[in-house]
Amino acid sequence: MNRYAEIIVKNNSIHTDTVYSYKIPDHLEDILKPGHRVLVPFGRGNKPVEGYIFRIGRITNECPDNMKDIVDVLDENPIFSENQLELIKWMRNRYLCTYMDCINVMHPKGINIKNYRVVYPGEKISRISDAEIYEIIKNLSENEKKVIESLLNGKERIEENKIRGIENLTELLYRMKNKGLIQLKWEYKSRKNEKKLCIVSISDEIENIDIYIEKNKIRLGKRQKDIIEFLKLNDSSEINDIMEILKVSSRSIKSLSEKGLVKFRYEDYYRRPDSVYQSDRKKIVLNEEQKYVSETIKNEMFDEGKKPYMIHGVTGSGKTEVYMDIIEYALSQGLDSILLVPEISLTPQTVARIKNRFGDIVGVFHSQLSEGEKHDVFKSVENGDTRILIGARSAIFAPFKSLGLVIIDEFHESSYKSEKNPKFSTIEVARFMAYKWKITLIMGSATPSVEEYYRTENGEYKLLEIKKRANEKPLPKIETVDMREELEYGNKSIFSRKMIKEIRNAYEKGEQSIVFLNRRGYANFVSCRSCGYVAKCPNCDISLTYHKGINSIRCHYCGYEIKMPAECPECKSPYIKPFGTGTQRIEEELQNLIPGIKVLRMDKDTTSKKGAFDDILKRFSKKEADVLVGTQMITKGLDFDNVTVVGIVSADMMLNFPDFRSFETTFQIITQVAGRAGRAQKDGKVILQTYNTEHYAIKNAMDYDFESFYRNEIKIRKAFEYAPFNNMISVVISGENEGIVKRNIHSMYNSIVYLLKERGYTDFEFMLGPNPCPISKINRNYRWQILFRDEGVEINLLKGIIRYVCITKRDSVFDKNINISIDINPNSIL
DNA sequence: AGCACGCCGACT
DNA sequence: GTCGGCGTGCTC
Repeated sequence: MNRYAEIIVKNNSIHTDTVYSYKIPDHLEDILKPGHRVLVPFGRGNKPVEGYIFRIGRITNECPDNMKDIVDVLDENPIFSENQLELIKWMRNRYLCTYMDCINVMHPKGINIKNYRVVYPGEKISRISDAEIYEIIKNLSENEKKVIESLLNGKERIEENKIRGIENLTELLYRMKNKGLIQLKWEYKSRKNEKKLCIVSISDEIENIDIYIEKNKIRLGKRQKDIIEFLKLNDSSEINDIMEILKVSSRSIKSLSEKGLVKFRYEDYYRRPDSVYQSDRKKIVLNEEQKYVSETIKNEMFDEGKKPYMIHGVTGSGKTEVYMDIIEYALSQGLDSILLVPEISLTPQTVARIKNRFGDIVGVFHSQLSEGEKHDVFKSVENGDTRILIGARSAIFAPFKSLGLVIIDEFHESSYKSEKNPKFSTIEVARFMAYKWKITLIMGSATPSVEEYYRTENGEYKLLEIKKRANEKPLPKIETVDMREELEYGNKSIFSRKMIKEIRNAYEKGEQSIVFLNRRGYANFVSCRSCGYVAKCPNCDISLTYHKGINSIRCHYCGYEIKMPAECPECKSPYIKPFGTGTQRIEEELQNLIPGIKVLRMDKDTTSKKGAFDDILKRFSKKEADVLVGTQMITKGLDFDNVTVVGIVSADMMLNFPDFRSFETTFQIITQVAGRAGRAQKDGKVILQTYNTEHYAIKNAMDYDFESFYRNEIKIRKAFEYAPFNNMISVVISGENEGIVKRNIHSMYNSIVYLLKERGYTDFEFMLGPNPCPISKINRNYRWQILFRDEGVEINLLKGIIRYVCITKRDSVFDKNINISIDINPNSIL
C-alpha cells in the first residue's frame, strides 16, 4: 500500500471544500483512476460519503499522517475525464464557488448513497450467556431495555431508524456506547436512479419451445402459456408491456425465467423528452455566403491554431442551416457536437429541424428536466447513443467522448450566464474548452454583444459575416414614430396612429402582425391620484403589477398577490388606479380599436403551463389569430411566413433601464423583433414607438447598422471603464434583518480593506459601496452590495481576498443567517 | 454543514 | 444515576 488519492468529499458545506488525502488499499490500486467516484469514511464517526478522485500519487512523508483507507469504488469507469477535472478546478477558481457546485452541474446525480447508523452489541453484552445478559438488562432504564431487546430480536444488528418510539434516540445510543453496552457503526447502500428496460425473450438455447416444454415435462399455468404464445409472436418485449397487454403479473414472468424458458436482458432507458413540434424536411442548398462560412470552418476543423468563430449573420440569414452543415461534417469525421440555445423551451422549431435531419442521435437537455432525466441524457451522451446534443447552458458539460464542436447560438443572450452557483458564463467555459481541448467553437448572433465583438477586433475570434437573408428579401423597413408628436396631436393612446393603421391594413389583407412589449400584466403599477400612494410588495422592494382577468395586483418577484383595492389604503380616496402598460392592456386596446381582430398573447402568464408555448405558436401559425402580443419570448427564433407587420410599443422602457447594458439590449431587441417580419415572400414593416428618436441605439437599429452602434457604444464603455474593459465582481449580502445585513457588509468591507492595506494598498476607489442594492428587498430579504472593479488592483489578489473573507473565514466575519452571493461579471447588478 | 462528544443543570 | 439541551471543534 504505497499510493494515495486526493479526493473531494461530497458535502454541501463550504467548510469541507478542500482536498482530502486517502490511502488506496491494495485491491483497488490497479482500478482507481482520477475522476473515479469512491466511497470514503469521513469525520469522527467514519460516516461513508461519496468522494471524487482528483489526483493519485505515491505516499511520501509530505502526506498527512492520519490518512484513512478508501472503502470502495462506486462506478466501473471514472465519471470525469482529466479534462473535466481541470475544468472543475478552473471554474472553482474563476467563479469563487465550491468544488461541489462545479461537480453538481457537471454530473447530474444518478446514484445516491444512503447511509445510516447501525447498532451492534457492545463488549459488555458480547459472548455472554442469556442469563448474564438478563442480569445486565434488569438494571437498565426503560429506553435502554427497548434498545437491547430490539437488538437481540434483530439478530445482533439493528439499523438506528428501525428503532421506534424513543425520543432523543441518538443521544441515548451514544450514552449506551460509552457504557460499552453497544457499538455504533455507519453503513451504506447505494441506490441506483437509472431506469432500465427489462427485455424478455425466449431463451436462446431453446430451438422449439413447444417441443422443449413437452420433452422436459414442464407444466405451465394459463397465464404462463399466454406469455409464451405472446413471445413466440413478438420475439422480445419489454416486461411492462407484456404485463399490460396480457394482464399478467411479474410473478408469472419470473417463474418462466426460473424454469429456464425465458431470459431477461436489461437496456438503458433514456427518459428522452420529445418535442411535439414537427417541421417539414426541406432540402436546403446553402447560398454563397453561407457556403463560405461553412467551408471556412470545416477546412480549419483540424488546425491546432484555429480560433473560435463569431458568425454575425442578419436575422433570417439561415444560421441554423450553416450549423447543421458543419455538424454533419463533424459527424462524418467522427466528432460529436453540442448546440447551445438560449432557452430550449422557446426554440421548438430549431429542435424539430435538427431532429428531422439527424434523427435518433439528437438529444435534448435543459434545466426543466429532473435530476434523473438529466442523468439519463448525459448517460446516453457517454455511451455514444447521443452524438448531437441541443440544450441550454449546462449542456456544455455533457460528457462526450470525442467532442469536436460547440455552437453557441444567439450568444448575446443573458441566459448564458448562470444565476446559480457556479455562476459561470457559458462563453467563458466554451472558450476554455476551445483553447485547452482544441474544440471548434462557433458563436452566432444577429446582434453580437459588445463585449464579445470587441474580442474579434482584438483578433481573439475569427469574424464571419452573413449579410443577406436566406430568402434574398431585404430586411423589413423600420419606421419610428415620435410619441411626443402624437401627444401634441392629442393622441393619448398607447398606440400611434401609424401603428394602428399598419396593423389594421395587415388584418384587412389577411396578414398577421406581432406586437412587442417587454412588460406583462395589465399595468405596471397601481397608484393613488390624490395622495400619490403606490402599491408595493410587502416582501420585495417592487411595485405591484395589475392583472385584469383576476382583478388583483401581483409581485413578479415573489408571487405575492392581493385583490385590487377599491379605495386607497392610505387616504381612502377612490382614485386608486392602474398606470402604465403591460401586454394584457395591449391585447385589450387592440380589440377595442380594431373590432373583430383576434389577438393571442404570449408571456410568462399565458405560457406557464407545460406545452402552452407550443400551443400558442401552433395556433398562430395556423392563422387562428391576427396579432401575437408578447414579451421577450417572441424575440427568439420564431419563424412565421405570414407576418408582415411588427410593432414595438415602447423602445424607451428598455432604454431607460438602470443598467450599463441597457442601450445594447435595446438595440438587440429592436433588431431581433424586427427580424420576425417578412421572413417568407411578403415584405415586412416595423413600427417603432419612442420618445427618443435621436438616440443612437434607436437610430442605428433603424438602419440595421451594427457597426455604427458598436462604435458608439464602445466609446461609452471605454469612457466609463465598463465591460469589456473591466471585470466586475458583485458581492451581495442578504438577510431578513436589515440591521444585521448592514453590520455584516460593513465588517466584510473592513476585513477586505484591512487585508488590502497589509498588502500595501492605500487607494480603495475600485470598491463601490457598501450600498443597498437597487432592488433593496426580495422575498423579505434585505440586500446590500459591494461592487469591485478590476482597476487599480491585482484581480487575482482581490479574488483571493474575497474568497478568504467570504468563504474561508465566513464564520468569523459573518453572522449565521445571512446569505452571501458572489458573482463575477454579473448580468445585472439589481 | 453534520457529527461526535463533553459539560451542565434538572429531575428522579 | 438518567435525560435533555447546548456549545464546541473537527473533518485526510
